Amino acid sequence: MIRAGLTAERLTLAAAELADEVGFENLTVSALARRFGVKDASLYSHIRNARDLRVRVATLALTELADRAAAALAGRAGRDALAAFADAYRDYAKQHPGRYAAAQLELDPETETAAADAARRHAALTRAILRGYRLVEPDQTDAVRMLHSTFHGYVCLERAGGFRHHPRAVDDSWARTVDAVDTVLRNWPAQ
Amino acid sequence: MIRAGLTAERLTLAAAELADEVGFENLTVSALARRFGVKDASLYSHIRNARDLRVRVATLALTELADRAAAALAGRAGRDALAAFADAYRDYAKQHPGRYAAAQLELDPETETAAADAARRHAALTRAILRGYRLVEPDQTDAVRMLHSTFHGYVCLERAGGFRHHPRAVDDSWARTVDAVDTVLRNWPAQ
DNA sequence: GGAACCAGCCTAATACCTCTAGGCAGACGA
DNA sequence: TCGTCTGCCTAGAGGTATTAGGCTGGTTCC
Repeated sequence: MIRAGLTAERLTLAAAELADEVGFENLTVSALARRFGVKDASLYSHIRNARDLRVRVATLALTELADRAAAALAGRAGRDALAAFADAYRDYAKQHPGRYAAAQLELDPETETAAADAARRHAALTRAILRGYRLVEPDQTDAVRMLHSTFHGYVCLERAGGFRHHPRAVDDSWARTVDAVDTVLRNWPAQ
Repeated sequence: MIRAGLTAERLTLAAAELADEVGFENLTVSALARRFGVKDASLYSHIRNARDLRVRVATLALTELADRAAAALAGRAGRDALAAFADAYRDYAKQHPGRYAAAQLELDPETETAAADAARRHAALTRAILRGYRLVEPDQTDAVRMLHSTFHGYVCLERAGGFRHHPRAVDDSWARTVDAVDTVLRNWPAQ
């Protein structure tokens, strides 16, 4: 019998690709086993269960997202950094819709520490952008939350088709949205 | 045999309640049938399939959301209207997490017209808020998209636990986020 | 009052997915 | 060369989605 050479890592990567193709909600253990030409039960030596598989994909996505954000921010500051970060974020979501959806999985920081670490790293990068805007706590945290909300909300609504009812180009609205975030960070309202 | 008195409307309402209790992703035809004490197959006289059930819940949610938004906006303008709208939005998401998740379902405007109508109504209300800020096209559309993205993103991340890593009160950040949106609408960046 | 109809629920059956228990065979260290 | 361990298997239980077809009690209409 020729072995498929399964490992948790290979399974996770294949699951991420599968999720990008068919949607994260259609990522199943069965479909993944089919892709490797093995029986469903074989996967359970490498992953604990279906939830575990999804968490692994989420962790991968959060890590990749943080990597891209880090690369985008390298050598940039202020408005430039913000725009590069924003585009990296949105591009990733467009290229990897399944992984991006995975990143929105509700995670338990207690047990799913690897995912929590990646999320923390991403948050730290967001905070780095704000250095150029000279915001101090608690404004900085509020701004991080607003910035992340706006970017996430945009790609989320775009993906769900929320912007299809109007002819205005989605890319143009995105550019203006990033502009708007820059504007508000430079004029952050006083308490 | 005592009949359960099923109708599509009763099923939809019960499904919405069920989704609020157990989460939209755990809304199943089986669980709904169990709640009415009937067999799964019995529901298929009233709903087409599981997808149809979910779309019905999404339509209900979008309608309720538009109703709440309309009530919040009545007699208000400018910053006041924005804050009332924002709070109505977030409160609905907190009270009805399952329905709110349903509202994010990817809908096909061609076939799922009732849901599309509700979404359009909600968008029109958002646009009404912007009248106080005197934005003209295409800025208005860009602003609608940004505003909706920010609010949706915030409740989405809050629900997924994205703000749990930091002690800053989530309600306070929310208030500042609404402030920030008001600020940017008043200082909308020129092209 | 009875016939015919229909709405509302049922049983039965298929198919897919998740997950556990236990088995076998090839690779690999002693 | 002999365990042993890893990696995959078979078997099977249990949940969900969905279709086909059947029974029954209430309604309608002569």
